[in-house]
Amino acid sequence: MQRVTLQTIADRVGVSRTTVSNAFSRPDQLNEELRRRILEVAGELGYPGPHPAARTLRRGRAGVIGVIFTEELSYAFADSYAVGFLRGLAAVAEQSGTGLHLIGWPSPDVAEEVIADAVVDGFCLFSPEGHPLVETVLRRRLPVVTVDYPYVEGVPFVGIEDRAAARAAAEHVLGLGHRRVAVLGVQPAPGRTDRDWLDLDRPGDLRFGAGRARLAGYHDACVGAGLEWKDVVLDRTANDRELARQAAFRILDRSPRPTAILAPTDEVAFAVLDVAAHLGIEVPGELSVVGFDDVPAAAPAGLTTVRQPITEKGTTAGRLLLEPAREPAPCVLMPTELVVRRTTAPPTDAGV
Amino acid sequence: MQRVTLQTIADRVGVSRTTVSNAFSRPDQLNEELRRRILEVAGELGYPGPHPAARTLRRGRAGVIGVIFTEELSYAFADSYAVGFLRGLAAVAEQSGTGLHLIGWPSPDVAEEVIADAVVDGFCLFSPEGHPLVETVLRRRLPVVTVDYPYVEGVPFVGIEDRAAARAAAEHVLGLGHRRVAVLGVQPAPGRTDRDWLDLDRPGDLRFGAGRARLAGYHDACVGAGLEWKDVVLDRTANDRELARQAAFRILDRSPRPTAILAPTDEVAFAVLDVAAHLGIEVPGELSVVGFDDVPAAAPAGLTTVRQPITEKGTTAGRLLLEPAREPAPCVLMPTELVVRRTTAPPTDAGV
DNA sequence: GTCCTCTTCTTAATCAATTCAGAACTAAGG
DNA sequence: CCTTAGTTCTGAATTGATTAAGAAGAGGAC
Repeated sequence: MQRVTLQTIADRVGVSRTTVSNAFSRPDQLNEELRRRILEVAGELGYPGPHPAARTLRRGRAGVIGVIFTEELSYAFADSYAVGFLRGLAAVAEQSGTGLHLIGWPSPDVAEEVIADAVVDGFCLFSPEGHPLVETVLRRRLPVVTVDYPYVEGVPFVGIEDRAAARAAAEHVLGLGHRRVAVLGVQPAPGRTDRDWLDLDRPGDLRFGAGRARLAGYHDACVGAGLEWKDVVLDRTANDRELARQAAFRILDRSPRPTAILAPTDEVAFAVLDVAAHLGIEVPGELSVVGFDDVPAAAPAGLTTVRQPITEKGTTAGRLLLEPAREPAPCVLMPTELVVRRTTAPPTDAGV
Repeated sequence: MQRVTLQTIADRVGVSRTTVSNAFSRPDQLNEELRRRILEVAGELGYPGPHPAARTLRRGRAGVIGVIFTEELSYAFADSYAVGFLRGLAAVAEQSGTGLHLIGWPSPDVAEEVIADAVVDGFCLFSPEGHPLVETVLRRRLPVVTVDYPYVEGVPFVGIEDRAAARAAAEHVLGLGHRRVAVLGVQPAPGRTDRDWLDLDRPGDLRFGAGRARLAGYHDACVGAGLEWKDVVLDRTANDRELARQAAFRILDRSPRPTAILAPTDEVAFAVLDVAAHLGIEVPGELSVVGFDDVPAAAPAGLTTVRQPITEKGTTAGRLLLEPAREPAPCVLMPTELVVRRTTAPPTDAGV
């Protein structure tokens, strides 16, 4: 059986292809009676409607934006921060009838192909740790907005001042009197490890991702408070509950034990709280913990953390993408705020 | 400036359009040296690569599947159950380089248009409460799998036995000795309310959504345990934390207060726990609570609930969609299991 | 020299629509 | 009766690629 197209229907009804097209897309362009007959025949023949790819090709608009992650999609959906961002993005996209095409990161070459083949009107690059495929994305010559990292000259950007925000978090803890402080860095996803990543000789700036920038902020605060950076306990983990647990265990197993831990994300902070509970360490009595992000689960858990406007980041990114491009490319830095809850307190063991 | 297409490059290099196409899509079909020259010229001209819509049109394959929700996307991302499902679906989709096109439900007509215009190879209908646009989706004549509801003859299906699972949950509570039981029904999203929805004369079967089916299961257990259904406290809510809180408050405000509440989703159960804590009602001392789904937050909260394999539902749906269609259309009912944790106990107030 | 095969490239058809300019017809105004 | 405007429909060009079939030339075997 031949495929049913506009032409099939046109032949059957005895009108031109154009008229059938109009019956579907521009009802005002033809007689109501004829239109009814056309739609009726279309129904009889089981016509699936105008072919979306053909339509997109001719119209030059897909009605979809691509959202590109640095991780596997399945991983992104497990991350409250990513999901919260999507929530905001989806909200504005939906209002204009725009769909979301989610693109994950199973492997570099698959991702490259998927990006090249995506039928979209623009891309949102969501990557807390920088994105290796920026080149591939820019080559498509579509509107792009990057979120968090990397900042690319001339490309609209949405992010926060990670370094300053992290510094504020650390200063809060140091201000409470803590001196035995541990810092957890979140490193790029497995397989993309940068060996020099923890080397702070290079300042953590926009190019190195949120993990590095926050680390640099902790560094600023510690040095500012008169601590030697080398005396600060330093460990790294990925933004994964299980790996973070292992790192937390390494830190809490030390002697003397740190009295405060600065976690680069709430997810990592939750892992620290887990392990502390498991080891019978009282929070905040024996241990202060600070997170970062203020994901929805942070408030019920009483976690002291840095709030960033997660959903608003999504709505802002969506607007930058859907609204006509502005010159120069906007670079939006959203506000952050330290939220003090019940996981931080002055150290009880006041000595060094 | 004219748009750069394959033809532009072909003219510039002095070869045919076909050869340029091959340079991008089938490197083995032409001389390596010529290919390098073509790609070089493409780079100079800023060619964005073969046009995805044109490619899709000709090839007849998009490499994307559409996932259709019954709610706004922004709402779906707030729902752990939906996100868990997506996680599973994304996992199998990614393996075959397939993208996900997420389609929400801002309004009926927008959704209809988006479905008609989606450049996809198939649809996954994710709808715990039935889906009003099944017709629109089927009209596209693409592979479809429905998840949870509705079950459509001849269309692959993934779901659970809601009614039986809910019955098991209720029997657990009744078995503990509870007699003053309250039941919460989750109703379709606002604006799609069915007035007769709570009328149990019509059995809650596959056509009426998970909310109805679970309600029917609670009903079965109560009647089976010798309770009069009219003595069971019945209220309804949506699957939304705030609305569920209001419903919980209505129930817990009654006198005599129920000693057990059966919640149709974990989200609703959390709201009940919240309100109970707020009112100083001890769980499980004064009140037993059972949820449904076993979302990730259920275990840390100690919530007794019905576990359904959320992520596995996603992977199963993905496979049914991506693998060649089977005859007859598979209808997969996944196993459920009652998980007893710390929110259920025998009633202390043993009287009626 | 002829035949055959390989590699490399081209020609022309095809995918399924949208859109612009214009034709045919009707009705109203002068 | 002629002009003008409005409605309804058609023809042809256009969107940007892929693909099957075939042509041209080189090289090897006999």
